[in-house]
Amino acid sequence: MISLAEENYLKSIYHLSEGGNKSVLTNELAEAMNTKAASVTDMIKKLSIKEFIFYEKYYGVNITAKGKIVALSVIRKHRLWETFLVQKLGFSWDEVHEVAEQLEHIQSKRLIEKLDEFLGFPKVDPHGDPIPDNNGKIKTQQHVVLATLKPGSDSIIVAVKDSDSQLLKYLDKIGARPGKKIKVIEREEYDGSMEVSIQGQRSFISKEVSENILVTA
Amino acid sequence: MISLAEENYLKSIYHLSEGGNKSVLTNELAEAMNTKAASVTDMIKKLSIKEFIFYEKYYGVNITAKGKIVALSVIRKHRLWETFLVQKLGFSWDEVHEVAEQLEHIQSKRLIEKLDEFLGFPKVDPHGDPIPDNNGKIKTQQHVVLATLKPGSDSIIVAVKDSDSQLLKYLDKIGARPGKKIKVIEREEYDGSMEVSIQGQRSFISKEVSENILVTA
DNA sequence: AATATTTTTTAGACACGTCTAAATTTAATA
DNA sequence: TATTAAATTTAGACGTGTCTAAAAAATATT
Repeated sequence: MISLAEENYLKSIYHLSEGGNKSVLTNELAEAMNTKAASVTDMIKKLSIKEFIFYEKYYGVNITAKGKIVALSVIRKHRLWETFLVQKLGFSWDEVHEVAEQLEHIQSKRLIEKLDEFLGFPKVDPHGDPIPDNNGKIKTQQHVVLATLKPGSDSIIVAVKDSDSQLLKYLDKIGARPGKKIKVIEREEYDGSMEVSIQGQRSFISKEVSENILVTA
Repeated sequence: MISLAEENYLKSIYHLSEGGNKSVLTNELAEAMNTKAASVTDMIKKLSIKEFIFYEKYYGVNITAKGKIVALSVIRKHRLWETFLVQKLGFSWDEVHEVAEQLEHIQSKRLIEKLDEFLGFPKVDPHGDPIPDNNGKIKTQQHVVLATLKPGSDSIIVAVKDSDSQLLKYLDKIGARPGKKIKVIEREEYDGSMEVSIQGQRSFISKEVSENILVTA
């Protein structure tokens, strides 16, 4: 059996490693998990013994295929629940993350299959993030962070960071939702801020905000 | 904060005490919680310090008003989730108990309010058990166990035991669902078994089964 | 290359919830 | 009522996941 804490570590490792493409350092993980480096070391030893990750002392961890399956299953559940909360229960997209953090740990294959069906087999969650399928396959979206676009660029918002409620409220206000067209009007070199137009609505956004919006390449 | 284990103990104490009307003994609780008496003693000390129960050594525990609120909140969540699983996701009533045992611990007031609304503010769950309201008020149904009825008695099934999947499958087969009319045809004195008619369908049921069916008085 | 700094790990501790075995208390029986 | 039996509690332990403080290793700096 896999514990709640283990699931959360694996999910975090998966995200920090960008889907298993790079190794993750102890301090990064400690930061992300809101815990201390010593606790991380303890946990990664356990995950390593169970072969969910490959761990070499002082050199960080890499998620294994076995670990990836667990991580993707948790991510699938998280995103399906977020979709449920928004589409069926009428939550706004900035309210769902924390509840989904709890719901993602419910253990029942049947529940997730039924939920998926009930929602009409959605491909992305309310923030535009792709939902892994039942076999742990995930469509890696061809995207780019808005911050890197040059003035004049036209593109479509694909996804936004889901975990920051403040940010989501703000994005909602300026109309920045997945699927919307966005055009970069101007970009200040010294602080990376930019003026954008989203369906005719102009807004000035900071570099930080522009780094949390993913758009088509 | 209240832990998952504490919530489960309080729920069990509430049920075993029949809503707080009698005290619960250590061994009863150990049996119900599938644990050892020593573990129960440890836990009831904690619950007692937190004033969820009143505990006198060697004489069992009584749930306090404060404890009842917690227990009823968990029961409310459990029954709303069961209703959701059956009505919205198409689970059969014998499949929902275990999943609801997990879902009942999700912490989010808003979630439960929204779920309640989504389900159309149901008054009973799929097994006929009443759903406590938001303030912890529960309609104590005026019912009686089928086993006590005399031959010739006519009544309506109000509720059935929800936690035994085997039993529920069987009840489903003989058509014993809440709302259905049931008539006692005959009753064997020596083993308490009876012949009943549920909407014209005759069945012989054991004493054990008849003790898990509640009917109108 | 030697020293200083940062990162990571180890050692030892603690809260939670559980356990077994032994001691204590209550209830039952002779 | 004295003894036996049953129920309950205490004592001491363990696994999980966390922590702080100290030690060790890797990296950066002079």
